[in-house]
Amino acid sequence: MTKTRVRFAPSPTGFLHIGGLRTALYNYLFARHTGGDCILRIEDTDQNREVEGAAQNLIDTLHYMGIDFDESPLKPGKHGPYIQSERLDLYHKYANYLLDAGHAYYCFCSSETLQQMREEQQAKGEFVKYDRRCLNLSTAEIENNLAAGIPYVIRLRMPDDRIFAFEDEVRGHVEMNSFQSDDQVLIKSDGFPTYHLAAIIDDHFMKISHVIRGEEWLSSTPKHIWLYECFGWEPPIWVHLPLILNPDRSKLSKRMNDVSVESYLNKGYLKEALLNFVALLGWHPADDRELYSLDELCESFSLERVNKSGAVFDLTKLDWMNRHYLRTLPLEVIAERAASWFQPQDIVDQSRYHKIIAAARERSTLLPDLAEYARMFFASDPISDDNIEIVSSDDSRKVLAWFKEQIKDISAEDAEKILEITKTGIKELGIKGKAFYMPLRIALLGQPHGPDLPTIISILGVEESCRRIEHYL
RNA sequence: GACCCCUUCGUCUAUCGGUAAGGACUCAAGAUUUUCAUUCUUGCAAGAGGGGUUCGAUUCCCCUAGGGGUCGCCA
Repeated sequence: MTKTRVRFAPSPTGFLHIGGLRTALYNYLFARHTGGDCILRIEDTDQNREVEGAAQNLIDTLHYMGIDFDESPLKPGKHGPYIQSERLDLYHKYANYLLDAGHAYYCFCSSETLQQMREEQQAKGEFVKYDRRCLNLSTAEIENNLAAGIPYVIRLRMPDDRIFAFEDEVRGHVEMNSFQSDDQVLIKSDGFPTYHLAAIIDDHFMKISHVIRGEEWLSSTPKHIWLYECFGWEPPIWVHLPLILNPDRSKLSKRMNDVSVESYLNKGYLKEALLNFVALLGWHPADDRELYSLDELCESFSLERVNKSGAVFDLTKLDWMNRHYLRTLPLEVIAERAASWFQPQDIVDQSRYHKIIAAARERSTLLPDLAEYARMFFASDPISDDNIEIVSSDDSRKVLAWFKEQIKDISAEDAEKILEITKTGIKELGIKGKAFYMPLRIALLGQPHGPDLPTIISILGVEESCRRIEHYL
């Protein structure tokens, strides 16, 4: 079998979104799993929608996520260029071939004409498609129009009544009648190709073996197959992925959701969680395993286990996964990624900062939660009246005074000693554990919840601990 | 509207004709814990409907319904 080659081919019209990430990921996983190549191709054929800097942003985000390509605009291979706007000559060459072979024709209809035509068809309840009024233009007419500089497009001439059948790796046998397929525009009036022409030509010359893309492309596949036939090329294996859905089960969209990968990263989701989560949206291993690193995914992934039906993008499970990775990734990694949410002065003392992260990660979902949790160690937020009441009772003061005396000369790192002190404290003062810990926690942290005492003191240090206690004496 | 795709707990899913339909998230209850968080246990919760085929269907076929996608000089 020849080497598998797949591609992720986004158009630079905005940020990478969740659906794009999943498509890129599956392409990547399939390539890695089969020892093939994964290619990144930029499809910038729509001059109007192109967003400045979007291509670079896409590349950066993908790279950050750990999805790397064997060939890309930044890492050209033998089949470049990898940006479609740099391949215009190629598209024209093959458009001309189609024209000569009678598989394509010039169309001089203006957009107004087209719009009117569609409205009429719609009014009559007809299937809306190009009525081919330019199909039978004489050579002379075409020459004249061309000479007169009338804007034109080149359309593909679809067969009239033909069943296009193909085997889709995830959907199995699919059939569609060509009368549903419009005479697709191949070359636009600005001279740029449409997706349909450019992708087929590129996929062929880049030797793509599997086209792995979203289900929204399923219905245009007959056009693509026809194009392959016209050129006499071998089509790739088709793989149409189920869509990722909004909670209302419509196609995941910006309108309803935040869908850019960057926005999730900015909210403090970890790439490991995002990748793991998105991998499971449409693919599932044979067993019950749910936690996968990128490498493990590469090992386990297979097209056979890709699902057919769409999957709702559900934040609660993503949150759970993020909590998992927040707790299990190396501490230094979490500390580093969380740093931007902290005040610069708060992370100067790295050892202390790490202790704080260690305590906070057990109780957080997102990266910024870490900083929020850490406030108790830095800031002096106002204390609630209830808490002041608790901490200023006579009994509480007794605890505070006694405890301060006990710890003032010990090492903040001596957890065992601190534990021992608390035990004797409860015994000596003859009180319940709660009456012992509550006032201490309020005095030390400003509120009754938080890590265990040894951890608090280790973070605060003996001096600061005593100072905070004294405040309430 | 036409065509195509899809249909198991609220969500992600397992099941390759024979299961008490399993797991995970969420939620609830309980246990553990000085608090918070963790952890553990238990529980709630599903085969869209109707026909077939079969000794036996969630699984295969058909119909219906529902949902989605596509119908651009956007990808």
